[in-house]
Amino acid sequence: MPRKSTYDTRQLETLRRHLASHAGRHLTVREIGDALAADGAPVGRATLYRLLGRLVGEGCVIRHVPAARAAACYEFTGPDPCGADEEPFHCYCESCGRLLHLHCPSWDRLKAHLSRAHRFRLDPVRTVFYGLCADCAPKRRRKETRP
Amino acid sequence: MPRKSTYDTRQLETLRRHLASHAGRHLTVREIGDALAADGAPVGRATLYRLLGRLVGEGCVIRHVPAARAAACYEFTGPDPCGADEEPFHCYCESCGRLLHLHCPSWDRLKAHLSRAHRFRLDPVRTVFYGLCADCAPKRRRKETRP
DNA sequence: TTGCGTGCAAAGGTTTTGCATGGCA
DNA sequence: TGCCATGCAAAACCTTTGCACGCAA
Repeated sequence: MPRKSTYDTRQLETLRRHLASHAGRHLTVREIGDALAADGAPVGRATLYRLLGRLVGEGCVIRHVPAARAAACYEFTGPDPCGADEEPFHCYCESCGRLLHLHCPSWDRLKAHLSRAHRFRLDPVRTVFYGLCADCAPKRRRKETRP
Repeated sequence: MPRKSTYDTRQLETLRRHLASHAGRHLTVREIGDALAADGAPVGRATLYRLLGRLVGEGCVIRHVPAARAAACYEFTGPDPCGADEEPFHCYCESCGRLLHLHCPSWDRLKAHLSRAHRFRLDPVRTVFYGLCADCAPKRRRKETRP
């Protein structure tokens, strides 16, 4: 029996609206919780984790883990990210911690190449490029050294 | 004064040998610790973290964080990955959990493109492509469903 | 001998889980 | 009314840090 098994609760709707109004930004669970509480519609942290996990499973939210001990970042991508012709790819700056969204035709070509030549089906919403952004790259030409 | 500031300790040598003998595999800190203890050369977990962090900084070990609460995976790549003309890139299969090493000229072209067109300096040892490998892609055409 | 390296334990953070209660259908 | 969802608190987990001791140089 294909039970939907999801209720339309106030918390879910609140989270959906907040994510949609912040599309293109990556937010931590703490940031989301604080923002919702400030808006007068608080949602418990455990509930946020459960709802976000469900939305990730539905494919309309991506989860990005910047580092081991750091908090995961969630980002709204829309109800059907796979249908878009030109989706952005994500670049995470290891210096300032920003998550950049870049649009480029090379992205689609890379996915096609990986699929054809290497038989690897790339997951575009989970793959993140690590490196240094334009602002931080000039400052860190060499490996950081402890004084 | 360019002090080396690294002692050649038994723990460092033990870890280096273990990683080298398991090149191409990604190991968690717990797995490494258990294996070393079973071999009769135990190394404390805190020391493992410190040593691995140093090796990552030296560039001969990569660190990969598969998920939020999951343990980070470490993998030996060689003493000088940056010197090689054609370094491998890493593809993590979300289904079977294997970390594939692929060699491809497109990799260098992608790095050059990101640098020139987007001014993003890609970190090759930290970037991992997520997706499905050749073995798992045919089995998982659609999203997984909980029975 | 000097000072870094090590190990134990505790802290620090995020994420998950148990259980009683509340709200959707 | 039935059952899922919520929220609080506590647990579980990985990782880092403080401090005393040991060992390399």
